[in-house]
Formats: sequence, structure tokens, C-alpha cells
Amino acid sequence: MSAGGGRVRIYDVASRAGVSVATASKALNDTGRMTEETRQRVKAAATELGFRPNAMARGLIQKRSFTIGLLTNDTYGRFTLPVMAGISEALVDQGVSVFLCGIEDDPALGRVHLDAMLDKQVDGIIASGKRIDRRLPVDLSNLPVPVVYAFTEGHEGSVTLVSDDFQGSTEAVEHLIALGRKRIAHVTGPETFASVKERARAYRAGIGAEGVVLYGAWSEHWGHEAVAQLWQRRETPDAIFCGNDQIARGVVDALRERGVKVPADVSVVGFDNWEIVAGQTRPPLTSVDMNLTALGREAGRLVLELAEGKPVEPGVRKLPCQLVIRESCGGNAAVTERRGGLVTAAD
Amino acid sequence: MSAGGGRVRIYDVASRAGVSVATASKALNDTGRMTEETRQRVKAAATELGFRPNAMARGLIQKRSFTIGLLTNDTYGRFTLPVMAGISEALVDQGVSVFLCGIEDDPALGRVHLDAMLDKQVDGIIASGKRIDRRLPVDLSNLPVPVVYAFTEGHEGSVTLVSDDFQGSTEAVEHLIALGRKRIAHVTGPETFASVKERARAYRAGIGAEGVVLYGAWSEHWGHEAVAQLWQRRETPDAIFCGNDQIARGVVDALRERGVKVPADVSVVGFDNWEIVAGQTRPPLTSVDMNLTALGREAGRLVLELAEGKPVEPGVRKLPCQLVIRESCGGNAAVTERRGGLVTAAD
DNA sequence: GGAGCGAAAGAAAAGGTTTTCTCTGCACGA
DNA sequence: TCGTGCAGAGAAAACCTTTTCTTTCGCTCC
Repeated sequence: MSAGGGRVRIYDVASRAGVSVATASKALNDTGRMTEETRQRVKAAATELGFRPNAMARGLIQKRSFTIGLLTNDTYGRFTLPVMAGISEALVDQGVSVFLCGIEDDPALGRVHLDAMLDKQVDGIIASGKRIDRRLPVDLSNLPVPVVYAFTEGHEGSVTLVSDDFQGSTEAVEHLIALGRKRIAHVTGPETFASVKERARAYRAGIGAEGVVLYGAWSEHWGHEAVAQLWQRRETPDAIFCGNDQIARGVVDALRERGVKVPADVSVVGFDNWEIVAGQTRPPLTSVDMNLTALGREAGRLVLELAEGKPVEPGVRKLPCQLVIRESCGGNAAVTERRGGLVTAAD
Repeated sequence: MSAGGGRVRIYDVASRAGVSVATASKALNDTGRMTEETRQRVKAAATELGFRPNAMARGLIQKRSFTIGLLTNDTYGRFTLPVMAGISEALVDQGVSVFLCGIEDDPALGRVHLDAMLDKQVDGIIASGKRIDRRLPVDLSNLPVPVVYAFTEGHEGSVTLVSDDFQGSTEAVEHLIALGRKRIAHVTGPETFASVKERARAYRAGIGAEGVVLYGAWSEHWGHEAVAQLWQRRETPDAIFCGNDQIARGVVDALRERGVKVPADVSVVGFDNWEIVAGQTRPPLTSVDMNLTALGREAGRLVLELAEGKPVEPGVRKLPCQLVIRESCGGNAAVTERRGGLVTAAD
């Protein structure tokens, strides 16, 4: 319906309703004081004309663009995409849109995108990444707008959101123990990753012993390899807690090839709950979900609060993970499933 | 360095350079007429002060926001993310940023995001999806801004970019033939997909016969199942062209479990070149890449041209795919590899 | 009856640029 | 010497809202 070249301005609405632009503006924004009748008349006129305020004009004066920037070096989107979904979810009904900027690991590219965002007067920036213990290749510490870090390392005194690897891993190990498993091994990624250390720490705490921890690559191949190593030992495990789903898939495939039954003989748990891997494995993997969408929602909420000038306690917040039960562990499901459920306080 | 609360305005630059704001503006934008000395003096002042023009003020008058919107229902990002990367690549040095809006398959959500984008005066919109023969759940046909469709079906008379499934599939089949394979089968997705039909058509044309085409789901499971079916036949194939990488992976795994050697006994080709699947398969999959990043680059270029008022021929453009050789086919590599290389005409 | 007050609504400024228009010299030709 | 034309630079309008500041008007209270 809103055809015709020139967009309709608030001036048109005002003159149609027989009021001044000032009154029209106040009527539409539910501010100022006026007869309820006048307010309704203006709103009716706006609807009839299909008026939509020009966000640039509004932003110019309000010094807010209703826009935030998401900066990430996770080209593949494995982590950023769920985070993005959460952010968007939290912001869309506030009328806030999100600039997505993939900056690889290139400082120059990061700078370019950052500058473009600042020029556009973003109300805030969320930084995200593919690794919890690495910084983006661009300095965000002295910006004229608020910054929230989600799933990447923040600067001193920043607001940072990460998943609680310890809690998630604990859920996984306790699940295995609850199923009666006694000899649990841990096959995981490179020891340099903070989350690898954290998950291993939770593993040891969970079984109350040193246990068996094999560090390697984040690949299916390493899963295979690790099984080969484990089955050379005197005592083979009856459960394997894996550092991510790809390793878990490699483990499961290798076990099947050896004629070891999953989950009958050995239970396997993955990490990340990457549907495409966990769901297609035979049997489908029980895995720890990092609740990245919830994390994104929280990041969106926080950056908005900061943008509106509300105070937000700085520091690192760990958000709980949740164990998703499929078929790779056996036993009765729904054991610890509910414990990690993130309380989505809002609506 | 650019600390301090208030941002520096062009007024500050002007007064530092000892000129009027009008002159300053012209100097910085390389427009108008003035002594080269003056121009340089202004530019120097701008640099020293770290001046960055306020994009909202500029956009308000120029009626351009240097912003475009990307609308997609591909929540998972398998297709949209590479497209997005290409778009961003094409636009970043024009100073254009991208709003990413995931709208699932929800018309209401689509409407909300679309309205938000239009309010923000985006210069154009790119629509993308997860399927080439389906529309987004929101009507983009009478918008006040240009629209380009990338990897989703467009409206009548629109500018639409898709990958050339026929050409890509032909490359794959010809590759197999060149390797001496005689009995090539085709295991693919649901017949309802246009790309499935197209790939099957190219398969038949390539082998010059009806061949064997098995339709099923886009899953590894179906790949297993299909192999079971094929190996019940009198004559087993010596090559399998798969409709996507997940099916191909299922096929390869099933063949290995049967003791059939890949690629010694049977060559397998996938489609999509999804690194995470193709690369982790044993052996790594030769696969058809749809060049989605190039497609995104082209979409970005086109939407910008339209935004600048340049004429763009409407219609559906098919962009070539490229066969990526790994190890699942055997023989000498680099056979048809170069044929599909996309000519990136620009820069 | 007039001072004072409060509600309704309008006038105008503000926000930071770009762009058009105007003005001032100066060189040049008649 | 007097136009003419043009280069260089500035004044001011324009972009579209929001917001502050006035104005108007009717009412109450002394």
C-alpha cells in the first residue's frame, strides 16, 4: 500500500491530523501531554499514511542508532551463529538491528569493520569468537561505546560471558557415574586450550581420581587414534568423556569398527552438541550443550542496558551448560538433564 | 588517542584548518574547487583530530545509509554464512555494513526485521535461504529499495543469483568418466528439490543413459541405506555421484563396512564441499563446491549498483560451481578442476 | 476581578553533515 | 577603465526528527 516515491514524513502525519509536528512526535512516542483524543487522532493518521519514522533523523538527535555491532573471528560460524541468534532474539523487539562483521584473524580488517561500525554510531558492540581464551585481533578497550564479550576473552574490567565448562563437564561425568560406569576415560583437544584444562579438571574432580586423560586434536581422526591407544592398555574403559563432538564421533566409529558396542559396552559423551555431528553419529551422541543462544540473549540484554546508561557489574560470568541425552550412553535418560537448564528470567 | 567524551565534529576540523565547514566538507570528500594546499591542510587537520564523520548526519542528507540488509531463513548458516562472507568482502571497502537478520520461517518475524531495516534506510536488501526453489516467508516485491536474491527464489522480474547445479554435476560426472568409471550411480536427496532434479538431469546427460538414480533424504543414514540397496542388485556400480556430502559420507562409510575399497573399487563424489563433512570423511571427499562466497560477492556488487541507480538486467543468473578434488575418486587429480573456476571479473 | 496555575499545543532550536547559492577578488580582454 | 568570467571560499538551507521553550487559554482561589 505504501507505494509512491517519496516516503511519508512526520510532517504529513501532522498536517493530516491537523496538529503541529511537535505534537505529532509526542503523540506517536507516547510522551508529552495532550488530550487522549488528539493522541489517537495522530496515531490514526500515522497508520493510514503508513508512516515510519526515519531512523537516521531520530538517531541524529537522540544519539542512538538502535543498532549494535557483532564482531567475530569465527568464520565458520559454529559458535557465533547461535550467539547471534540469541542476540537478535533479545534485541529485535526493542527495534535494534545487528551488524555482523566477520574479521577473520586480520587486525587490519578488524580495524576497518570497527571504524565502519563506530561511524554508524552503533549503540554498543558485542565481541565473539571461536575460543574462550583468545582475544580478537583488535583492541576494544577504549571505545566510546559499551562492549560486551561473548565467548571470547575480554579486556581488563570488561563484561564477559562464557559457558561454564566445569559445570557442563561435571554434569557429563556424573551422568556416566549415575549409569554405573566405573572406568571413565577422557579424550580431549589440545592442552593449550583453557576449556580443555577446565574440562579435564572437572573430569578429575568428578571421578575423584587422576583418571586417564588423552590430549590431541579436535578431530575425528584423533578420536580413532585415541581408541587405538586406549585399547592397548591392560584395562579398557567402560565410558569415554570426549572434549568435543567430532572426537566423540571418531571414538564411536572406532569402537564400532573394533566390535565394541556403544552404549552396551561403552558409554560415550560428547561436548558442543553440534547437531550435525551429534545427531548423525550412530548411535546419536549424548552431548553437553553450551547454551550459546542463551548466552547471546544475555549478551544482547547486557549491551542494551549499558547503552541505556544502566550500570552493569563488570567481570566474567559463567553461564550453565546443559546435558542433552541421546543414545550413546544407554541407561534411563533424564538423569541430570534438568539441572543445567538456564533460567531464562525474561519473558 | 581519540579519547575525550565529545566526538570531534567537522566544525572542529574546519576551525583548526582555518576554513568554513563547507570548505572542510568539500576538502574531505574530494569535491568542490579549492587550492590543493587548502585541501591538504583540511585533511591534515582531520587526521590529527581523528575526525570520523557521523554517518547518520551524512546519511540523512544523502539519503544513503551505507548499510544493506541480509535476510535469511537459513538458521543453521550452512549456505548463508559463505554468502554473507562474500557480500561483506564486496562491500567493506565501500564502507557498507551488513545487517544480518535470521527470520526462520516465520512471516511475522520476517515482517518485523524487514520493517526495522527499512526504518534504518538500508540502501538495499539481499535475500538468501537454504533452498534455491523456495521463497522467504515475506514479500519483497514492492519495496522502496533494491532487492537481490542470492540462493533463494526471487519474485517475477527480480535479480536472482543461484549456483549452476547442472554445470557442477556435469563436472563431477565427467571427472568420473575421465577416470575410466563405467557404471556410475546417483544417490541423492528428495525429488521435490529443484536442485535434485537438476543434478539428476546432468547425471543422465553426462552418462548418456537413464542410469540408476536413488532418491532419499539428505542424511548419512540414507547414504548407508542406498548402498545396501545398490549392493542387492545384479551389477554394482564402480562410482557413486552423491547429491550432497552427508549422503556421500554415509555411502563411503557403508562401503568401508562392506569391505569395498574407496577409491580403489568405487569412486565417490559429494556435493556442497562442506569442509566439516568432506574433509573428515575417510578418505576425504572429492566434492562440488557451489562457490557461495563468489555468489555473495556478486550479490553485494549488484545490490550496490542498483542502490547507486545503475541499471541491472533482471533475471536468473547461474554462477558456475567448481569440483574440488580430494581422495575419494582416485586416479590423477587436476582433471577437470580448472574448468569451473569462477571468473571474478571485478577487481 | 485579577493573580496564579496547569494543561494543551505550537514555535523553534538542535543534531552534524552535504550541497547549493552567494560573495569576493583577481586576471584578462576590450 | 570597465565589464566579464572564473577560481576560491563562505553563508545558509536542507535532511527529518525530537525536545525544549513559549504561548494560549480556561479555571480556581483569594
